[in-house]
Amino acid sequence: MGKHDLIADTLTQDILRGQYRPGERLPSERDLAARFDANRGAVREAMKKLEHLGIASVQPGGARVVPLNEASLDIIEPLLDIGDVPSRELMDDISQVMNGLVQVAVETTVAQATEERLRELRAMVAPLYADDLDHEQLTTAWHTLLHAMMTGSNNLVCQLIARRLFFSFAPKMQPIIEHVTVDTEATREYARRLDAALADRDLAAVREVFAAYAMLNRESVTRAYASFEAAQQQGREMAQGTAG
Amino acid sequence: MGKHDLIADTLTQDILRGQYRPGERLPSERDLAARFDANRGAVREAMKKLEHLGIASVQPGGARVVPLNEASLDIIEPLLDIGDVPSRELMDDISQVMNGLVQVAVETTVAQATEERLRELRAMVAPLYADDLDHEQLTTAWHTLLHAMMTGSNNLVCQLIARRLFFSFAPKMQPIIEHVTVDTEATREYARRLDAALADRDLAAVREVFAAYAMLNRESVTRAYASFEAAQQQGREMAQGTAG
DNA sequence: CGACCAAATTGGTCTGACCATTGTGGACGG
DNA sequence: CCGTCCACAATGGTCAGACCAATTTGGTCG
Repeated sequence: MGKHDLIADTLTQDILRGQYRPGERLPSERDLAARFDANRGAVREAMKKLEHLGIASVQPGGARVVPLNEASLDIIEPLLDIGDVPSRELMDDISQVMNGLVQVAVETTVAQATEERLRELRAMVAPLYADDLDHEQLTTAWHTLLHAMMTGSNNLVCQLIARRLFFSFAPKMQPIIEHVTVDTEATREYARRLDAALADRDLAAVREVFAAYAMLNRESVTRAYASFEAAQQQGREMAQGTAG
Repeated sequence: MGKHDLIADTLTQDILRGQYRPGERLPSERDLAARFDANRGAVREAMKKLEHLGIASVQPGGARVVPLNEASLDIIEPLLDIGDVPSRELMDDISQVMNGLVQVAVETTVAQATEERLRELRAMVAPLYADDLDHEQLTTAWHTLLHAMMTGSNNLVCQLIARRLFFSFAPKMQPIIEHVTVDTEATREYARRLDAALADRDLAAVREVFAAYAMLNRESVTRAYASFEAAQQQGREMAQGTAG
């Protein structure tokens, strides 16, 4: 990892943690170079990254911190890195937006799909209400279906955002995912309803199923968070017991 | 404008116009520096920008073009710059995503709003069904309402995307906007329905109104595009007549 | 007290060099 | 003749130092 990455990450975390208020001036490039024992060029590259993340505005005279609500979407990734585990609220925000984007994609996909394409989609739904799938297989099957809906929509903006969000938050969810318990019965029920809705090309019903699935997902993630925090708390108590 | 901006914009347009295929190698930094009669540092900054836009992957050994569907959301802005006027399809994609985000924001805003906040929102709707507003005032009133819905949702992701998209495409729509004709009567009707829906805290009705408004908007933009293209065609013919 | 000016500070750019990694072509051995 | 391997060339990555232009800052003068 280059030195500029280290500098950029450090400053990003400093800003996101609120150590600099919006509008406040950051230290000069030369000062930062001295502090990080780096070349000024490295600091400069780091500042460029802050600028593209939309959290700093660098001009002759000094670089200033920009309010978070003017940042780029790419700020989400470092924002998820704060704390041991991604913030519950941010996760919820992402989930809701993802759900909204799925709704957008589903609308045009189902509306534009040829009969053959519709059959293909139903073929992707079929395994979802099979009996011999475990949680992981169910999840990946849903993901491929969602991916098909996204690409089928031909909505570039939708795809770009969804992809970015997914690859930002999916990896960081690992510690939470291990605590997720899936209601396979409900999932299968939704899959059956989705198949029927696709067969009828019933747009409203399709959207309803995806909304319901998103809700189900949200609930399971909520439980997973609770479970994770409980396990973490238990871990701390055991560590205390060992220490004392 | 710095030299690196020129280089970055040129290369970005080249890539987006398809002059380099995904996976293909870009010229080396030294070659580009010679071609643009610039310092290698300038070229380097430009390459950094391409990388953050997600359209190039630069590694030791050479920089390669990345498929468009892996790009950052920020690619939308240069993408809108292709052609005399933003692409109709891209505009539609953006509109649909914006509508989806509004739906997401409206849901949580209305659900979480206190009674007082609800009154404030209705107060923002009130001018929309007044009689003495022209088109521009109507549009800005809608914008402030949408903005209030966005901020009221407290969904950071939603706000970031919406803001980014809005400030990317709004300025470039200027030539089209001049051809927009608004159905003020329908707008007022929607505003009245929205007020009633807010009064009842009827979430489904509120969403319906915003969806209907988005549809209305889409239609008016479609008409505006047709009008713009007709005017452009006429302009070309007159120029030919002058030349011939 | 305010306006104005000069010096210091800051970011912006350029030059030139060296290093680590990668790509490439030729030599070698099968 | 073909595949393997290795050395060399090319490329991006980093660094150092210098100078320029714009901004900031502080003092000075009216």
